Amino acid sequence: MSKKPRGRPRAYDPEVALWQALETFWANGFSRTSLDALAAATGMNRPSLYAAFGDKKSLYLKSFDCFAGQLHAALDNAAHSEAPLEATLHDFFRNAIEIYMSGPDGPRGCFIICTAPAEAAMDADIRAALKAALEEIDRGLEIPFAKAKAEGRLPPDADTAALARIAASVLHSLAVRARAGETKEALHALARQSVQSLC
Amino acid sequence: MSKKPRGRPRAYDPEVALWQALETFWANGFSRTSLDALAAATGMNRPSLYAAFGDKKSLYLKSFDCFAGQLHAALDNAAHSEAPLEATLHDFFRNAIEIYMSGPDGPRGCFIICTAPAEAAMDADIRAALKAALEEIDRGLEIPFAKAKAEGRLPPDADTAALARIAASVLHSLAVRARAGETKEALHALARQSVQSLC
DNA sequence: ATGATTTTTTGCGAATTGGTACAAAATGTC
DNA sequence: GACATTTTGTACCAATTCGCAAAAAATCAT
Repeated sequence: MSKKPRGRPRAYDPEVALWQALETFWANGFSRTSLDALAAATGMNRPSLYAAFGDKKSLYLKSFDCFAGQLHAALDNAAHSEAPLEATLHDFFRNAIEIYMSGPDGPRGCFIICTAPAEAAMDADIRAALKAALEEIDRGLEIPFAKAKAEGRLPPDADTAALARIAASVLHSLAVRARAGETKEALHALARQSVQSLC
Repeated sequence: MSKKPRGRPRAYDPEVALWQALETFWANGFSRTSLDALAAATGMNRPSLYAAFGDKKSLYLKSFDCFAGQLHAALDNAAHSEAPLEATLHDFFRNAIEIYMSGPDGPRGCFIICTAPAEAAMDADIRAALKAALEEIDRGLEIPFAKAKAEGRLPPDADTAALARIAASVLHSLAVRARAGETKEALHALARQSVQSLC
């Protein structure tokens, strides 16, 4: 454990600074976020930002991974749920909606779905990160379906991968709808009806 | 019909210039697209661009409306289809996938879903345009479901509005997935399975 | 204390941004 | 041909962009 790094101590906590940068990208998207805005949000100045996280895109990708970590935890939670399939999915969606509707300046939707696609067409790195995140959602959501099928709570010929991809699609849509300003009630209704339709 | 506008004739066709601007925004998103790029794409110079379409955001919103017009036509087509519900939906998705996978520099997904959300959180005008477009999709897709229900091809207690919103969610997801680089086959499979699940 | 080491701070700089003023060019009208 | 009218082209502006160099500050080791 490095206790005394020997030089001038850092004036910031890398973890909270990264989260503050993430919030800035989340609200404004990648291209619209300037290094000045990131410096203001983190309380760091540009050279320190650069030294700590590399250039702007590198910082965005680190923020992306940070958010993807949260997503991974939520999927893991759903995968290990002991509750029946419907309840598991519903909890998962409810948690997602809670995050999508949060934010100091109004609903922000999903960091990944709402900020990465704009850049993905012309930026291969961001496209690859987006693709990997989508695949993780698809794979993560399949587990609860597969468990339900194994327990006989779904027809034996149910295509769990396909059901998971449809559930993931609803998640993507919830992300966009939240950012567009749909009400929380409308989002919950969509989640409820899609769960009903899939189980 | 104004035949002779009296001054120096325009060197561009406003309709094709608008479409060229749309293509530039489509590939790069709003914030990453510069006026120089728009001028190069349209073959106009900046002052002419400005005179013809107003400032950058105004041009983006006009491009948005242009794309929304195409979307409206596709929805209208689905609404007036004489084919059974499954075929109508499948044709609609197939057409969407064709557009999402097109593009000179690789798949671009949907102009609306892939470029507007990034700006929507901080820009009320773009958010409103996005919201309106999402609502039009929801409402447009409900018509085929309602017709099927009226013809007894769906259970009498089917919630057609809910089914339409789920179908719309799959459309949104197809847009993002295409831009992330999923294969055309994977997109068609998702479309097919969702139609199967909804009908 | 002195020096090594790491971070912060200040300030720069080359490039790009969105937007505009103004003159030159191309047309119709008289 | 002379003039009014509209668009184009050149040039410019102030502001912002990302990135970095170099000095100043804060700590540890000796």
